[in-house]
Amino acid sequence: MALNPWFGALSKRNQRALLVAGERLNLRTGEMLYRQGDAPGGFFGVVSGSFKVSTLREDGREGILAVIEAGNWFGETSLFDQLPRRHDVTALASAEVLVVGQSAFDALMVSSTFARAMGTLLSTRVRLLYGLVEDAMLRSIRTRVARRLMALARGDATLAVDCRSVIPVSQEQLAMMLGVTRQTLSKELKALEQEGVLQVGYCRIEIRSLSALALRGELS
Amino acid sequence: MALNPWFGALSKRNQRALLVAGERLNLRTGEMLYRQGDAPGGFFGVVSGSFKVSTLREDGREGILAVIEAGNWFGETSLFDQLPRRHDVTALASAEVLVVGQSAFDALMVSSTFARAMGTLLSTRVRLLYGLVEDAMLRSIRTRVARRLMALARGDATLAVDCRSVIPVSQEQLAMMLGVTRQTLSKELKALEQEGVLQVGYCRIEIRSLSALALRGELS
DNA sequence: ATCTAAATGTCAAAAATTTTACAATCTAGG
DNA sequence: CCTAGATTGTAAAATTTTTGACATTTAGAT
Repeated sequence: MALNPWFGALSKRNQRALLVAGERLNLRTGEMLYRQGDAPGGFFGVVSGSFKVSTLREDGREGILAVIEAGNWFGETSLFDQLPRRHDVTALASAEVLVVGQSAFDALMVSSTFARAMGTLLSTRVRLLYGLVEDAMLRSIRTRVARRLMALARGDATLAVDCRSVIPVSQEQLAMMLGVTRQTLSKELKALEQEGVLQVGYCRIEIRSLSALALRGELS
Repeated sequence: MALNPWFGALSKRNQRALLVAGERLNLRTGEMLYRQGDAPGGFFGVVSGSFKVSTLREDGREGILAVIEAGNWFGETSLFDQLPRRHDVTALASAEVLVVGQSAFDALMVSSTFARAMGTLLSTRVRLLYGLVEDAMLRSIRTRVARRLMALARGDATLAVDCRSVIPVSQEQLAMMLGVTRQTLSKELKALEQEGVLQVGYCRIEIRSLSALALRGELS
């Protein structure tokens, strides 16, 4: 938890306040934390496990918008604007979260250092989302694959510097994150494998050369 | 300015503080307020005129991410995270903006009501961006055209209820906002015109039936 | 060790989108 | 009024992506 850059940058006082305000909640794999349309209320910190943020397409298929790993905090938007949840959030593995309710959150927001920190959290989210919009709107699929793999390697929502080299994800899931079909993604992965950038396995993608991947995520 | 929902919801005290803190700045058509890579600093309120938020594609073409009209406030992200500007912002017509600098902004943020309002502003931005991501990732072009026209009709960033029925935009620009070619967009517009939803003119699109358009923006 | 459901590989046809190209139309400005 | 530049209409070819359809491989359970 303390490894998360945002949480780590909070004052000790605010850190403690958040941890004290949060109620622990356990979820099993596949269990949903909330769904599209649910009433607002709840700022969440992932203690262990991970979640996917997804939405249903009109054609019934699922689009995965983000993967949230341990250490990250999310769900604040509804606490500010009181509007219903926009997405489904589902545990990808058995998980534990801290739940900070609306009233506890409001109490914390009286502290101007905490309020400022929330502004920072929201700002990083805005930047991430702009990145996603640009990716989807105006980058080639090859570039998007590279960028998404980089994001997954460093734990998506976090902006941590450390990087895992093996990403445990099925091609089906990765395709959902990119909004393309599995076949199209497969072709791109094969090409990247041919170039020695990746090593594709069963439910797992290994990054052989992070620099080469980064290069491919920048241009074209 | 007071017509903007966010600004209107601020306390009179905060409204006045913002207006006092802002320096006036005038821009001519086509002049840039800031560019990608610029140093942070500056929260902006549009007094008159309008701006486009854009980014350069690798192929040299331009992608328009948003249009900001009079009454809206923007640019806060860089003030929170101190990171460089991510986009280009250009005046679409001769415009006047209020510029609130970093130090003035920091002073305002001490007020917890103001800080909370900033959280709300960021939250609406997050929601809008999620909408854009979903549009680009998993909706058909027809649906996206309908949704974008609705957004333009109500002034994009604002969430105002009132609606203009004539949107002064060229097909080229609208195509840039959607990340498709003009020819593809043209086909969709023609189809919507055929169905009596729109009336397409020279640099102008008129909405004939808002309800029909809304319907088309919901499904498929 | 074997079985089974999930995941991946591959291909061809169909559909959608971009590219390329040029004609027609509109509007502001001289 | 009339021209130049910008905008729109249109269409065929090229490219990309999706659809649909199977065969094959893998990991985990029995």
